[in-house]
Amino acid sequence: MSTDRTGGERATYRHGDLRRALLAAGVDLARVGGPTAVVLREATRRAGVSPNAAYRHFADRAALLGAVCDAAQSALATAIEAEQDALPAHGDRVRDARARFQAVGTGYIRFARAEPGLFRTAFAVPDNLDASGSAARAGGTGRTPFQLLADALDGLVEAGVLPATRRQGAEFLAWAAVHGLATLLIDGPLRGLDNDQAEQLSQRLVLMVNEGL
Amino acid sequence: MSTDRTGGERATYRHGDLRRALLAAGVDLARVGGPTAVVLREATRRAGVSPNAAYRHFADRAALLGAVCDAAQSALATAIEAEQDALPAHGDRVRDARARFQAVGTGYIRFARAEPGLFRTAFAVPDNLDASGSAARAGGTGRTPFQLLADALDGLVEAGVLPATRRQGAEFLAWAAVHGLATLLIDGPLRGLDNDQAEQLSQRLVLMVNEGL
DNA sequence: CTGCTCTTGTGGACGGCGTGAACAATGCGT
DNA sequence: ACGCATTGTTCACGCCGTCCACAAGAGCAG
Repeated sequence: MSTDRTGGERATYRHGDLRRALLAAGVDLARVGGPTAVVLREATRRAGVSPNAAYRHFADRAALLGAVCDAAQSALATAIEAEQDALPAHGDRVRDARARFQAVGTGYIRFARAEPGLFRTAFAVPDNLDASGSAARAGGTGRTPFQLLADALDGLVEAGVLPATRRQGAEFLAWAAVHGLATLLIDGPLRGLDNDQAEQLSQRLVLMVNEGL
Repeated sequence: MSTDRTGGERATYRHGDLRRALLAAGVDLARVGGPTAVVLREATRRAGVSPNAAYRHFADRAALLGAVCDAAQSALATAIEAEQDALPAHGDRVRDARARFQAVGTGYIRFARAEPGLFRTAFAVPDNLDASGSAARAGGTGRTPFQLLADALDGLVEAGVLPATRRQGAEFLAWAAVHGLATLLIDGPLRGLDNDQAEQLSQRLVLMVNEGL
């Protein structure tokens, strides 16, 4: 243990794990204030280091924000996985496939409401299809939110619920609906709905998607 | 005409219509760079005025951004109205109601792709249900985007397409889906889709909503 | 152990931002 | 014509991201 820290003061000249510390600080900032709150100088302050030290580990503020964004996506993936893991897994195949699919949506929306700052940050950096599958954004099972959704849709096809002809592009329709509701609930006019109303609306939305895909 | 402006220099001490000038500058900035680009100092620069002059017309940057946001919402409403006006209006009632409903969605998404900066700005300020109906956000017919959607849904009910029992809350489901797809298309993984693909996906989404509501 | 070099953190500086306070020019009502 | 409320200016502050030159330590070669 070379980074002997007593009281918050740093004994060694080197920090030891500054990159991780900055990232952690960034995530904390994002949690509280969303993407705009991840401020380089504040992150360094929390790490007990001078502002410019950050530039040894991140090219600029955007790079730090990007790393925080990946972490947020990863947290989202973990939340979805947890939702799926909590499912009683012994019904018939059709029922199970549907449940796993729904769990993606409800996990997504619950995460958005539970961690709005992190959720907003997860989508603060314009991404492309490659980034949507980046390992840095994965949860415990190594799958990103996007991939978890794709898996669930594949499950629907295998169970015969979703015609294979409609499978292509279905992730975008489902994603759009769920993501849209999430943003309406945290930043839009639906902010301030209580938990029951939000849950009910999410339920309805997921059913709508299931019905209309 | 007391504000005699020759060449860009201001002849009179007073500007004449600074508020409008700042708002116009703000809208321009938003159009190009989205909400974060509407910078108070830059707006005053474009209006040919010192930075603090803005504070005579807007409480702070947030107030200016709010005004720009309202303008953007208004532009969105106008785009939707234009989409609806372009509809051939002589089919049967069911067909017409469906078409008017679809036009809301396609107008919404087309606007998002045509004016991404403005679109992002339109939703940059967390709003509530009151703000969604504010007159400042209305288009030519005096209706906000949200109200246009509600009208279209009412039309579906009247035409017997949508059961009245499912009418309540339907605007949020439809809005969520359309808004979600719009954001996916301009900031998300679907950025870079060409026009045909985007149109096709929008079409599918609106059908999905129609089907599943 | 000595000394060199690469890495990582520091200090100072610059320009840009939002914003507050004091001041000045102006146009309007009396 | 005068006084006053309005509107624009100037100066100043603290915050931000970022560049540059420098220093402190770590690790390796001899």
